[in-house]
Amino acid sequence: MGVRISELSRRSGVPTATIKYYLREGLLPPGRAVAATQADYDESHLRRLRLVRALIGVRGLSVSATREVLGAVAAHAGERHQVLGLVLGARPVDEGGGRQGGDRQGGSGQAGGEGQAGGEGPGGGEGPGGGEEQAPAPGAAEVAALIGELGWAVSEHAPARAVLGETLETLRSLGAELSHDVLRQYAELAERTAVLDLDELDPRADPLEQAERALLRTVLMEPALLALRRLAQENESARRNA
Amino acid sequence: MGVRISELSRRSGVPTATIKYYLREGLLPPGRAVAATQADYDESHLRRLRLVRALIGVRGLSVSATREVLGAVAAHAGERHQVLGLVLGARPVDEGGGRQGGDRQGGSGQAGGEGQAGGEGPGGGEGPGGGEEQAPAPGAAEVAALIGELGWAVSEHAPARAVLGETLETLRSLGAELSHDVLRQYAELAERTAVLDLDELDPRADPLEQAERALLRTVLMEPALLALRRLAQENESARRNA
DNA sequence: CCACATTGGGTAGTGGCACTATCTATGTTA
DNA sequence: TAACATAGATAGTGCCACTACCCAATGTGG
Repeated sequence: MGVRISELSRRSGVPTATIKYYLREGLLPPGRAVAATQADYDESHLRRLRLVRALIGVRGLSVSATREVLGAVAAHAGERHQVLGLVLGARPVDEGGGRQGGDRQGGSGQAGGEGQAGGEGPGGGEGPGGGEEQAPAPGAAEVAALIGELGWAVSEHAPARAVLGETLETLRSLGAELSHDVLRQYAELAERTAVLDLDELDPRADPLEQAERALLRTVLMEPALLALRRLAQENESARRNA
Repeated sequence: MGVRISELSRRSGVPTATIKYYLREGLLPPGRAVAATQADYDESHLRRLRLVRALIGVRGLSVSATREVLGAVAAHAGERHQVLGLVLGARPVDEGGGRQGGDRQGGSGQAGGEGQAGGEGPGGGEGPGGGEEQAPAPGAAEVAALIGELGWAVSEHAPARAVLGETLETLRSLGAELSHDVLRQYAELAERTAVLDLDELDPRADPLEQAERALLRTVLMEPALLALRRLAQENESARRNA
């Protein structure tokens, strides 16, 4: 019924040392300890291992982000409400500067307290005087407005809100601000994409397995969507300058 | 006319040591050397510096990926054909395994030669015959078919092709294969997104500046698009289980 | 029953990366 | 001229994803 770690390694292509590392990091549940130096791993471990590899290698998540995502999925696996988008911060939620990319990075905090430049740019106009230190959230208001306008029901503290707000804010500070109207159009396209995403989630047997599938379709799909967009951009660009 | 490095640092919020590092790495063009220990930096340097910070900090690109993207933009800045999507691999194009995420990562290549597990999965049925050791590209055929079907005009060796193919292949190997039809629907949404992207590119004065703006709108926009999708997913999920 | 490769578990080491600190020989400026 | 800032070069830091080693306990074959 169970295989040993070396078999798991051979079947997945992942070195045993790395598997042990993932075990230690909690990305993989421990095998059934049949003895002090023997543990059994089953198909679910293999599946999980491949999933982990894909999240880390293909999507580029960090080990800690992967652990969080996996944990969140497990926690919500049983719920009728498959709020996957909610948990998939896919980005270390570190309060404060909100640094780093969806994958990893690291870097010790920003520079000083000033955080990411951003404001103070050309137009300026940002906090006139009291920047204070309690900056609530960059661009949060605009995001909230958008969500309200579209009538979306999303958690007040969904990480994606912050990511979106921060990005819009940065775009603005660099003089490439998006008009509210254009932003809404992007949001509508995102809405259609989400519909597609969820259509593909057929109710399967095992809830955990289904949750993992959903994870695949959402997180792992991200590089593919970005790639599609780049291809589409190239095509559109060619069309316009035909 | 020019400011010194400390001024650049103060205006951007980036420590001088880091600016020097970027200079060394070629992310920032050197200032006009007015003396052995004095160089002048102008507005373009400040703009570039902020752009770099955004690409690295918000989008999460690695320094080397940033350098490549910037270089590609500069190279194509003058061309009538703003093929930005083409150059924006946003992913180290390392032939072979195609590892790592859009940002960084690193990791020494995969494990052994076996590469990323992948095949051998459940269904299997991949390559009709050959396979051999000269694997041309995973999922390349499917991607080519899609592109042909949509009538897109994209370069034969656009990095995005490989990224897409690899992701689809991984999805397949994990048992979450996308039907060709669904994939096409995603592609159509990507097409609309691309139209929006390009609509926003107004012809500005300086070609380099315009190229940088385009970069902002394409690369920097990525986290925002993914965030929008996650929010939309949450909303859609809530709607369905209302 | 026993040599012996394998395992689980733990600890230390490696290489890459994005910075960051220091140092020196200038240069500027009060 | 003295205090102070630079450019440029080199070394160091902290984090991360692994990877190598070590050890005692096993299971396995002969």
